[in-house]
Amino acid sequence: MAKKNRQTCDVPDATIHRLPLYLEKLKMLQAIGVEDVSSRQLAESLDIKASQLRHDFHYFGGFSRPGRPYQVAKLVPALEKIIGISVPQPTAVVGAGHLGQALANYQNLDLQGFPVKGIFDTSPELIGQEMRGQPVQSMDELESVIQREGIKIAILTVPAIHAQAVADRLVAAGVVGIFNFAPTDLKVPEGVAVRNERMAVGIMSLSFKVKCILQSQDCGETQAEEL
Amino acid sequence: MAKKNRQTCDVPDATIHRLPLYLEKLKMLQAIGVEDVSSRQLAESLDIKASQLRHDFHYFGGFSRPGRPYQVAKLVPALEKIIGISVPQPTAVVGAGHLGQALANYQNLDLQGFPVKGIFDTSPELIGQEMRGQPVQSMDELESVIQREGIKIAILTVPAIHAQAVADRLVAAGVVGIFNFAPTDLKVPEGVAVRNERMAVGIMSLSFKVKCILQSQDCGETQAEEL
DNA sequence: ACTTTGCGGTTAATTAAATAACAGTCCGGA
DNA sequence: TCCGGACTGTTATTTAATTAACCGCAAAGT
Repeated sequence: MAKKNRQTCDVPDATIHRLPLYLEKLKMLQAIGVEDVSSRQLAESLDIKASQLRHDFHYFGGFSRPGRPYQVAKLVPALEKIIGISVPQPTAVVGAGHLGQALANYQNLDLQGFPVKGIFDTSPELIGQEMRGQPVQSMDELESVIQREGIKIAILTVPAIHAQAVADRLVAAGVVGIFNFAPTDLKVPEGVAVRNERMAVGIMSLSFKVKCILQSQDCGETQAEEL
Repeated sequence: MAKKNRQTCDVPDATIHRLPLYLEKLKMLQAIGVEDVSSRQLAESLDIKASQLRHDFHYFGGFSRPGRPYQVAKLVPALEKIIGISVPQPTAVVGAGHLGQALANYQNLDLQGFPVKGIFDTSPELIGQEMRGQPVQSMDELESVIQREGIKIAILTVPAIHAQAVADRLVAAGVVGIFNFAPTDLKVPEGVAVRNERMAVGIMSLSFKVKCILQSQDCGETQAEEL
């Protein structure tokens, strides 16, 4: 019992990042009426090893009666609870530029448990404009809306220069998780989680691989490209 | 010599993902006039260990005269070459919805070596509309533009249902790297790199950590929350 | 009732990544 | 000229993640 009671937080990042993939696939299976799924089936459809999937689930324990495959209908809510979206997480989008608009309009956010309860910007042209039925609000409203709606997660899409200042305000207002799209490292106090989504990193690592592919193709043709 | 000549492609993913961070920080240092930087300084500013940075660089070798710190002016182009952006990589954005627009307008793409040379969509309302000085083009033009511009990298922001079909066309037209924002796993032939940028994964793993933080705070207050 | 098959939980082995330790180079100053 | 300090490139060690192996259970068929 003491074992079970341990914090579920000392889980490897690699595992955490796979949980959403499991959930997504399971929801898809659920949608097409699949009731049971074995670790092998699920793993293969995600291009990972079954043992890894079971190992991941083992951190949380008890998803199936022993000897029987997983029941989709039980696994989905279990994962949702683990991830923290059994109850919808009200979310704020700060920065209503192109990216902010894209995210605010991204319907899946709602569907996946992150209803957008506030969109903020400084630009007078944007304030008042409607997105997904909600007006863009002035930054002046930031703190009051966060507190009124109990927002714990914010998506940050402001210019890099303002990112830190806005992050500070968010934290002060009670936000505990920041999904940062600004190309800046945020300094936040202990007890606040930041996830940086840096486009540049993504496209550059892709570029590296593309370069490798093209080079190996060249070598295949000319066999001995210089150095 | 044979050692040096080895493909630079058997480099751990973890290292590849750090290269853009190194480059970004170095460019920043360059901008403020810093000429030399030691592995320790650079590593500390990125919150990693100096030995890891040197270890990463060691895959590519020869960035400094031994015993002397790195010269920013030499390291920047060296990294750019490794990443594959010494020469700008013309890039296509396929799907001109909100996200596609955000990316097409994202000025940093150009600055970081990925000039957008084609924006495509199916929607008649969008076709012809200008973004960053370029008209959104019909999907009919896709293949011809890719070939004319020599585009090897494409950013995919179409709805999930169409993602695979579009990816197939891209590959057939000569694209070697796909930056996929659609929440779908793409099947591509050998010799094509895909990087999935899945927002849902990002925000859900953030949510997991937020949940953990909130729980531990609750425990701190009430000390013995049930179970 | 019994055996066979397939399943997940769990632990062990293997592989990969991060970190530390070391050897050799360069420069500045006594 | 020689020494001390700072630095990188490289190798060894430690740590973490992945993969494989095993065990006991449950259902289906005989």
